[in-house]
Amino acid sequence: MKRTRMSGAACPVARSLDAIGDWWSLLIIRDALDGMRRFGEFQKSLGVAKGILTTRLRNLVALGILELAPASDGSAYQEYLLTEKGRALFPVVVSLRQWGEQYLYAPGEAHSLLVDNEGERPVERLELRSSDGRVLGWTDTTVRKLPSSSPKRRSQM
Amino acid sequence: MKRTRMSGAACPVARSLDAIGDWWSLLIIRDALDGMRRFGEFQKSLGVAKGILTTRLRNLVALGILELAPASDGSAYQEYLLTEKGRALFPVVVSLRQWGEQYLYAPGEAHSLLVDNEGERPVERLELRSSDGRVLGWTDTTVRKLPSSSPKRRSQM
DNA sequence: CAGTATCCCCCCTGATACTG
DNA sequence: CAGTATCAGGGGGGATACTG
Repeated sequence: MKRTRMSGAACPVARSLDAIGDWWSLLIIRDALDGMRRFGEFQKSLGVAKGILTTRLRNLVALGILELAPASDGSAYQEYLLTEKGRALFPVVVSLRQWGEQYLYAPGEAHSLLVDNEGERPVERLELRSSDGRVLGWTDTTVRKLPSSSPKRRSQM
Repeated sequence: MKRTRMSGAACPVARSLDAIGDWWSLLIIRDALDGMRRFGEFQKSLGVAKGILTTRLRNLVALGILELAPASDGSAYQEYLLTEKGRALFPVVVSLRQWGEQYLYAPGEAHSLLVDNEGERPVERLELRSSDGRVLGWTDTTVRKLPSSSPKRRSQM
Protein backbone atom coordinates (compact mmCIF):
# COMPACT_ATOMS: atom_id res chain seq x y z
CA MET A 1 0.00 0.00 0.00
CA LYS A 2 3.03 2.19 0.12
CA ARG A 3 1.61 3.71 3.25
CA THR A 4 3.90 5.47 5.61
CA ARG A 5 5.61 2.93 7.76
CA MET A 6 5.68 3.48 11.46
CA SER A 7 7.70 0.54 12.65
CA GLY A 8 10.34 3.01 13.70
CA ALA A 9 7.98 5.47 15.30
CA ALA A 10 8.72 6.81 18.73
CA CYS A 11 5.12 6.22 19.70
CA PRO A 12 4.22 2.70 20.80
CA VAL A 13 0.66 3.15 19.61
CA ALA A 14 1.91 3.86 16.11
CA ARG A 15 4.23 0.88 16.21
CA SER A 16 1.47 -1.38 17.35
CA LEU A 17 -0.83 -0.21 14.64
CA ASP A 18 1.91 -0.67 12.14
CA ALA A 19 2.18 -4.29 13.19
CA ILE A 20 -1.42 -5.34 13.69
CA GLY A 21 -3.50 -2.35 12.65
CA ASP A 22 -4.78 -3.76 9.42
CA TRP A 23 -8.17 -5.16 8.65
CA TRP A 24 -7.49 -8.81 9.23
CA SER A 25 -4.74 -9.37 11.74
CA LEU A 26 -6.71 -8.53 14.82
CA LEU A 27 -9.58 -10.69 13.69
CA ILE A 28 -7.20 -13.58 13.24
CA ILE A 29 -5.86 -12.97 16.71
CA ARG A 30 -9.38 -12.78 18.06
CA ASP A 31 -10.09 -16.17 16.57
CA ALA A 32 -6.83 -17.55 17.85
CA LEU A 33 -7.66 -16.34 21.34
CA ASP A 34 -10.89 -18.13 20.78
CA GLY A 35 -9.10 -21.39 20.25
CA MET A 36 -8.75 -21.57 16.51
CA ARG A 37 -5.55 -23.04 15.16
CA ARG A 38 -6.06 -24.26 11.65
CA PHE A 39 -5.89 -22.49 8.34
CA GLY A 40 -9.32 -23.71 7.39
CA GLU A 41 -10.87 -22.58 10.63
CA PHE A 42 -9.65 -19.06 10.14
CA GLN A 43 -10.65 -19.08 6.55
CA LYS A 44 -14.17 -20.18 7.24
CA SER A 45 -14.59 -17.90 10.19
CA LEU A 46 -13.34 -14.81 8.44
CA GLY A 47 -14.55 -15.46 4.95
CA VAL A 48 -11.33 -14.03 3.66
CA ALA A 49 -9.61 -15.03 0.46
CA LYS A 50 -7.06 -17.75 1.01
CA GLY A 51 -4.25 -15.76 -0.49
CA ILE A 52 -4.82 -12.90 1.86
CA LEU A 53 -5.06 -15.21 4.82
CA THR A 54 -1.77 -16.81 3.86
CA THR A 55 -0.10 -13.41 3.75
CA ARG A 56 -1.51 -12.37 7.08
CA LEU A 57 -0.63 -15.58 8.84
CA ARG A 58 2.87 -15.44 7.48
CA ASN A 59 3.22 -11.89 8.69
CA LEU A 60 1.94 -12.74 12.14
CA VAL A 61 4.40 -15.58 12.38
CA ALA A 62 7.20 -13.28 11.25
CA LEU A 63 6.20 -10.83 13.96
CA GLY A 64 6.34 -13.54 16.57
CA ILE A 65 2.66 -13.31 17.35
CA LEU A 66 1.84 -16.73 16.00
CA GLU A 67 4.08 -19.74 15.76
CA LEU A 68 3.86 -22.85 13.69
CA ALA A 69 3.48 -26.19 15.39
CA PRO A 70 2.82 -29.70 14.17
CA ALA A 71 -0.86 -30.52 14.15
CA SER A 72 -2.17 -31.84 17.43
CA ASP A 73 -4.36 -34.37 15.67
CA GLY A 74 -2.82 -36.86 13.28
CA SER A 75 -2.92 -34.65 10.21
CA ALA A 76 0.17 -33.76 8.29
CA TYR A 77 -0.50 -30.05 8.48
CA GLN A 78 0.56 -27.37 10.82
CA GLU A 79 -1.22 -25.28 13.37
CA TYR A 80 -0.91 -21.65 14.22
CA LEU A 81 -0.51 -21.07 17.92
CA LEU A 82 -0.37 -17.82 19.78
CA THR A 83 2.94 -16.98 21.34
CA GLU A 84 3.17 -15.08 24.58
CA LYS A 85 3.46 -11.92 22.54
CA GLY A 86 0.27 -12.85 20.77
CA ARG A 87 -1.60 -13.77 23.91
CA ALA A 88 -0.61 -10.40 25.30
CA LEU A 89 -2.95 -8.87 22.77
CA PHE A 90 -5.88 -10.14 24.80
CA PRO A 91 -6.53 -6.73 26.38
CA VAL A 92 -6.49 -5.09 22.96
CA VAL A 93 -9.16 -7.41 21.67
CA VAL A 94 -11.17 -7.09 24.86
CA SER A 95 -11.06 -3.31 24.79
CA LEU A 96 -12.26 -3.29 21.22
CA ARG A 97 -14.97 -5.72 22.13
CA GLN A 98 -16.18 -3.71 25.08
CA TRP A 99 -16.23 -0.49 23.14
CA GLY A 100 -18.14 -2.10 20.33
CA GLU A 101 -20.63 -3.67 22.69
CA GLN A 102 -21.36 -0.36 24.29
CA TYR A 103 -21.44 1.99 21.34
CA LEU A 104 -22.01 0.04 18.17
CA TYR A 105 -25.23 -1.76 18.90
CA ALA A 106 -28.73 -0.37 18.88
CA PRO A 107 -30.42 -0.25 22.28
CA GLY A 108 -32.43 -3.40 21.80
CA GLU A 109 -29.93 -5.22 19.63
CA ALA A 110 -28.52 -8.32 21.23
CA HIS A 111 -24.81 -8.92 21.28
CA SER A 112 -22.49 -11.53 22.62
CA LEU A 113 -21.03 -11.16 26.04
CA LEU A 114 -17.66 -11.96 27.53
CA VAL A 115 -18.15 -13.96 30.68
CA ASP A 116 -15.98 -15.30 33.42
CA ASN A 117 -15.70 -19.06 33.05
CA GLU A 118 -16.05 -19.50 36.74
CA GLY A 119 -19.58 -18.53 37.51
CA GLU A 120 -20.44 -17.39 34.00
CA ARG A 121 -20.83 -13.83 35.10
CA PRO A 122 -20.02 -10.93 32.79
CA VAL A 123 -16.56 -9.50 33.18
CA GLU A 124 -15.91 -5.99 34.36
CA ARG A 125 -14.91 -3.23 32.02
CA LEU A 126 -11.22 -2.78 31.56
CA GLU A 127 -9.95 -0.03 33.78
CA LEU A 128 -6.65 1.69 33.96
CA ARG A 129 -5.29 2.02 37.45
CA SER A 130 -2.55 3.96 39.12
CA SER A 131 0.15 2.23 41.09
CA ASP A 132 -1.90 2.79 44.22
CA GLY A 133 -5.07 1.43 42.72
CA ARG A 134 -7.04 4.49 41.74
CA VAL A 135 -9.00 4.26 38.50
CA LEU A 136 -7.55 6.63 35.92
CA GLY A 137 -9.48 8.41 33.22
CA TRP A 138 -8.03 9.90 30.09
CA THR A 139 -7.41 13.25 31.76
CA ASP A 140 -5.57 11.70 34.65
CA THR A 141 -2.59 10.55 32.65
CA THR A 142 0.26 12.08 30.75
CA VAL A 143 2.67 10.63 28.28
CA ARG A 144 6.21 11.13 29.45
CA LYS A 145 8.37 11.07 26.42
CA LEU A 146 11.39 9.37 27.88
CA PRO A 147 11.89 7.56 31.16
CA SER A 148 14.39 10.18 32.21
CA SER A 149 14.19 13.70 30.79
CA SER A 150 10.53 14.57 30.74
CA PRO A 151 8.30 17.34 29.48
CA LYS A 152 5.45 18.01 31.85
CA ARG A 153 2.40 18.55 29.70
CA ARG A 154 0.52 15.97 27.71
CA SER A 155 2.47 15.55 24.57
CA GLN A 156 2.69 12.92 21.89
CA MET A 157 1.17 9.70 22.99
CA MET B 1 -10.99 -0.76 -0.84
CA LYS B 2 -14.06 -2.81 -1.49
CA ARG B 3 -13.21 -4.80 1.56
CA THR B 4 -15.86 -6.84 3.25
CA ARG B 5 -17.90 -4.64 5.50
CA MET B 6 -18.48 -5.76 9.03
CA SER B 7 -20.70 -3.01 10.34
CA GLY B 8 -23.41 -5.58 10.60
CA ALA B 9 -21.28 -8.29 12.13
CA ALA B 10 -22.48 -10.14 15.16
CA CYS B 11 -19.06 -9.75 16.72
CA PRO B 12 -18.38 -6.46 18.46
CA VAL B 13 -14.68 -6.76 17.73
CA ALA B 14 -15.42 -6.88 14.04
CA ARG B 15 -17.76 -3.95 14.26
CA SER B 16 -15.21 -1.91 16.13
CA LEU B 17 -12.53 -2.67 13.61
CA ASP B 18 -14.90 -1.79 10.85
CA ALA B 19 -15.35 1.62 12.41
CA ILE B 20 -11.87 2.52 13.57
CA GLY B 21 -9.66 -0.29 12.36
CA ASP B 22 -7.94 1.61 9.63
CA TRP B 23 -4.49 3.07 9.56
CA TRP B 24 -5.28 6.61 10.60
CA SER B 25 -8.35 6.78 12.76
CA LEU B 26 -6.83 5.45 15.92
CA LEU B 27 -3.85 7.73 15.55
CA ILE B 28 -6.17 10.69 15.24
CA ILE B 29 -7.98 9.55 18.35
CA ARG B 30 -4.69 9.12 20.13
CA ASP B 31 -3.82 12.69 19.31
CA ALA B 32 -7.25 13.89 20.31
CA LEU B 33 -6.91 12.13 23.64
CA ASP B 34 -3.66 13.94 23.86
CA GLY B 35 -5.37 17.27 23.59
CA MET B 36 -5.20 18.05 19.90
CA ARG B 37 -8.19 19.75 18.36
CA ARG B 38 -7.22 21.50 15.19
CA PHE B 39 -6.90 20.28 11.65
CA GLY B 40 -3.39 21.59 11.39
CA GLU B 41 -2.29 19.95 14.59
CA PHE B 42 -3.39 16.57 13.40
CA GLN B 43 -1.92 17.15 10.03
CA LYS B 44 1.47 18.08 11.36
CA SER B 45 1.51 15.36 13.97
CA LEU B 46 0.55 12.59 11.59
CA GLY B 47 2.26 13.77 8.46
CA VAL B 48 -0.74 12.58 6.52
CA ALA B 49 -2.00 14.09 3.29
CA LYS B 50 -4.65 16.70 3.89
CA GLY B 51 -7.18 14.98 1.72
CA ILE B 52 -6.92 11.78 3.67
CA LEU B 53 -7.13 13.62 6.95
CA THR B 54 -10.28 15.37 5.78
CA THR B 55 -11.87 12.06 4.92
CA ARG B 56 -10.92 10.50 8.22
CA LEU B 57 -12.09 13.41 10.31
CA ARG B 58 -15.38 13.51 8.48
CA ASN B 59 -15.84 9.82 9.06
CA LEU B 60 -15.06 10.10 12.75
CA VAL B 61 -17.57 12.91 13.07
CA ALA B 62 -20.15 10.84 11.22
CA LEU B 63 -19.53 7.99 13.62
CA GLY B 64 -20.05 10.27 16.59
CA ILE B 65 -16.51 9.86 17.83
CA LEU B 66 -15.57 13.45 17.16
CA GLU B 67 -17.78 16.49 17.08
CA LEU B 68 -17.30 19.89 15.57
CA ALA B 69 -17.22 22.90 17.83
CA PRO B 70 -16.43 26.55 17.29
CA ALA B 71 -12.81 27.34 17.91
CA SER B 72 -11.97 28.09 21.50
CA ASP B 73 -9.60 30.84 20.48
CA GLY B 74 -10.81 33.71 18.35
CA SER B 75 -10.28 32.02 15.01
CA ALA B 76 -13.08 31.47 12.58
CA TYR B 77 -12.38 27.78 12.24
CA GLN B 78 -13.71 24.76 13.95
CA GLU B 79 -12.27 22.28 16.34
CA TYR B 80 -12.64 18.55 16.57
CA LEU B 81 -13.55 17.42 20.03
CA LEU B 82 -13.92 13.91 21.32
CA THR B 83 -17.40 12.87 22.26
CA GLU B 84 -18.06 10.48 25.08
CA LYS B 85 -18.03 7.69 22.55
CA GLY B 86 -14.62 8.86 21.43
CA ARG B 87 -13.22 9.24 24.91
CA ALA B 88 -14.37 5.70 25.59
CA LEU B 89 -11.67 4.56 23.22
CA PHE B 90 -9.08 5.46 25.80
CA PRO B 91 -8.62 1.83 26.90
CA VAL B 92 -8.16 0.76 23.31
CA VAL B 93 -5.35 3.23 22.79
CA VAL B 94 -3.81 2.38 26.13
CA SER B 95 -3.88 -1.32 25.45
CA LEU B 96 -2.17 -0.81 22.12
CA ARG B 97 0.35 1.43 23.79
CA GLN B 98 1.17 -1.05 26.52
CA TRP B 99 1.50 -3.92 24.13
CA GLY B 100 3.79 -1.90 21.91
CA GLU B 101 5.89 -0.76 24.81
CA GLN B 102 6.42 -4.29 25.95
CA TYR B 103 6.93 -6.14 22.71
CA LEU B 104 7.93 -3.73 20.00
CA TYR B 105 11.00 -2.10 21.43
CA ALA B 106 14.47 -3.51 21.67
CA PRO B 107 15.70 -4.20 25.19
CA GLY B 108 17.72 -1.03 25.49
CA GLU B 109 15.52 1.14 23.33
CA ALA B 110 13.87 3.97 25.22
CA HIS B 111 10.18 4.57 24.86
CA SER B 112 7.66 6.99 26.24
CA LEU B 113 5.74 6.07 29.33
CA LEU B 114 2.18 6.68 30.43
CA VAL B 115 2.21 8.16 33.91
CA ASP B 116 -0.36 9.08 36.49
CA ASN B 117 -0.62 12.85 36.67
CA GLU B 118 -0.81 12.68 40.39
CA GLY B 119 2.59 11.56 41.50
CA GLU B 120 3.96 10.99 38.01
CA ARG B 121 4.24 7.29 38.56
CA PRO B 122 3.80 4.81 35.74
CA VAL B 123 0.32 3.38 35.39
CA GLU B 124 -0.45 -0.27 35.90
CA ARG B 125 -1.08 -2.61 33.05
CA LEU B 126 -4.68 -2.92 32.00
CA GLU B 127 -6.21 -5.98 33.57
CA LEU B 128 -9.47 -7.68 33.02
CA ARG B 129 -11.31 -8.54 36.17
CA SER B 130 -14.23 -10.69 37.11
CA SER B 131 -17.20 -9.27 38.93
CA ASP B 132 -15.62 -10.33 42.18
CA GLY B 133 -12.29 -8.79 41.39
CA ARG B 134 -10.15 -11.68 40.23
CA VAL B 135 -7.76 -10.97 37.36
CA LEU B 136 -8.79 -12.89 34.30
CA GLY B 137 -6.48 -14.25 31.64
CA TRP B 138 -7.46 -15.19 28.14
CA THR B 139 -8.27 -18.75 29.15
CA ASP B 140 -10.53 -17.65 31.96
CA THR B 141 -13.20 -16.17 29.76
CA THR B 142 -15.75 -17.35 27.26
CA VAL B 143 -17.80 -15.50 24.74
CA ARG B 144 -21.44 -16.16 25.30
CA LYS B 145 -23.17 -15.61 22.04
CA LEU B 146 -26.37 -14.12 23.31
CA PRO B 147 -27.31 -12.87 26.74
CA SER B 148 -29.83 -15.66 27.02
CA SER B 149 -29.35 -18.94 25.14
CA SER B 150 -25.69 -19.83 25.49
CA PRO B 151 -23.28 -22.34 24.06
CA LYS B 152 -20.76 -23.47 26.60
CA ARG B 153 -17.47 -23.66 24.80
CA ARG B 154 -15.43 -20.73 23.57
CA SER B 155 -16.98 -19.81 20.29
CA GLN B 156 -16.91 -16.78 18.02
CA MET B 157 -15.59 -13.82 19.86
C1' DC C 1 -7.15 -29.81 3.75
C1' DA C 2 -3.63 -26.26 3.14
C1' DG C 3 -1.94 -23.63 0.69
C1' DT C 4 0.15 -21.37 -4.13
C1' DA C 5 -0.49 -18.95 -8.43
C1' DT C 6 -2.79 -15.61 -11.30
C1' DC C 7 -5.61 -11.95 -12.65
C1' DC C 8 -8.04 -7.60 -12.34
C1' DC C 9 -9.98 -3.84 -10.30
C1' DC C 10 -10.78 -0.62 -7.06
C1' DC C 11 -9.60 2.57 -3.78
C1' DC C 12 -6.50 4.19 -0.72
C1' DT C 13 -2.44 6.75 -0.60
C1' DG C 14 0.39 10.56 -1.31
C1' DA C 15 1.53 15.13 -4.01
C1' DT C 16 0.40 19.16 -5.72
C1' DA C 17 -2.30 23.02 -6.77
C1' DC C 18 -6.05 25.81 -5.67
C1' DT C 19 -9.66 28.51 -2.80
C1' DG C 20 -11.75 31.39 1.07
C1' DC D 1 -5.09 28.18 8.38
C1' DA D 2 -8.50 24.83 6.76
C1' DG D 3 -9.79 22.66 3.73
C1' DT D 4 -11.20 21.09 -1.64
C1' DA D 5 -9.93 19.31 -6.25
C1' DT D 6 -7.40 16.56 -9.05
C1' DC D 7 -4.23 13.08 -10.45
C1' DA D 8 -0.88 9.04 -10.70
C1' DG D 9 0.39 4.65 -8.84
C1' DG D 10 0.48 0.75 -6.51
C1' DG D 11 -0.84 -2.55 -3.54
C1' DG D 12 -4.46 -4.67 -1.12
C1' DG D 13 -8.69 -7.21 -1.82
C1' DG D 14 -11.47 -10.75 -3.91
C1' DA D 15 -12.28 -14.62 -7.08
C1' DT D 16 -10.88 -18.57 -9.30
C1' DA D 17 -8.06 -22.32 -10.67
C1' DC D 18 -4.42 -25.30 -9.53
C1' DT D 19 -1.27 -28.47 -6.64
C1' DG D 20 0.44 -31.93 -3.00
